[in-house]
Amino acid sequence: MQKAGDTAEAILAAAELRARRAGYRGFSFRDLAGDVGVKSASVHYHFPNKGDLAARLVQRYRLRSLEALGSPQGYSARRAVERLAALFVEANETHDLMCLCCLLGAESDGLPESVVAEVAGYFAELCGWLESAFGPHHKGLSAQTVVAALEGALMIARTRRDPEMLRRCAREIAAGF
Amino acid sequence: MQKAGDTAEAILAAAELRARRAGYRGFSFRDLAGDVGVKSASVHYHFPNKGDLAARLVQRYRLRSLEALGSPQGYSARRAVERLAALFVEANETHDLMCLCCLLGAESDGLPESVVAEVAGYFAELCGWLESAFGPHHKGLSAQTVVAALEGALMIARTRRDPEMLRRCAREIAAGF
DNA sequence: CGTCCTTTATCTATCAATAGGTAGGTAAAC
DNA sequence: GTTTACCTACCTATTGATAGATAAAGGACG
Repeated sequence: MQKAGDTAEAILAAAELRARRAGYRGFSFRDLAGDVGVKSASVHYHFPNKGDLAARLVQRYRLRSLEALGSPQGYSARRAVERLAALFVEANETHDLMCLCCLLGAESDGLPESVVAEVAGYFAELCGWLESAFGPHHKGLSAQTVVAALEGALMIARTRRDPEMLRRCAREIAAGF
Repeated sequence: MQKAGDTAEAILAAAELRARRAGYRGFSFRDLAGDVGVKSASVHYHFPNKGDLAARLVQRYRLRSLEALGSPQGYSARRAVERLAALFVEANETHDLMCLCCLLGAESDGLPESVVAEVAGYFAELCGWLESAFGPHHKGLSAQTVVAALEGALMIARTRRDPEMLRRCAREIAAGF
């Protein structure tokens, strides 16, 4: 027997890797079981159905992303944008992965409502974080537009296999503040 | 027997509807056959395999998009951005559909190379169209960033079911020119 | 201490549904 | 008589999900 929570965590890690490359329909219970080294029935033991699994996955991703950003306190608007953009560049160049929520958001039409709600929450939180740094007398692009541009740029840069494109977009957006 | 090209066209139309909601893995030969009113073997007759079908789908989408945009001649930079943005708003509000290439681009890691190449070509063409209107002495956001922001904004607006969000982003971006 | 019961985590085995794809036949059109 | 466009009928693989067995671990109690 595994230590409590250990297998569940390993399953989520494997699911994140696969979902960030191929989306919700891009991984199966058997895939994850194979990655972790158990049988698919054991994956169902930890996550009764796929919607549950995906919703938990996004929740975990949200928490980790906001933790990585840290407190927006003391950031200038420009530094805040640079900080957020660095996360997208890191995903692309260090991990070679999409943003989980970009993939799931794009196919949100056919996803369980619980998953869509988590994804929408992720975008709201990123915007909220930026807005905290922007303050009330903000000039320039809104937080929503900055987040949208970074998500779109990551998606296009990966499609074209051109990491520099994302960096250029990030620099350009930050330069406007 | 159907008129030549008629069934193939109907299959592509059905595939586009499904792909723009659920992505590459979100439609099957049987789905399309059911939509069109033939058997799945007939879909294979027109499109031997799924990669072929998707590549043709994107090609068709590219041509139609550029045709809809028309010539960039005589557009100011601002008007060109507004024209492009209008296409995204129309997709969202009139057709209630994602951009095909945003969905396929997001999951491009697991797609046939021929499909990815077509999707990358789409983004290159949108940027090229904008750059023609921007001219050589351009100031402000680059064409790539504008396209990225519109793709991202469409994706987020649909996830949140907030069409106004896309309109706001579009207005904001156009206002910078 | 030893026995009993419950919980946890895994397994084997299986299900009906669906996937992409193929072989071979048929009937109309050119 | 060849080509076009469809059909029936199938194949193998995979999907999400379930039932039921098993083995280990942890308390509770006499």
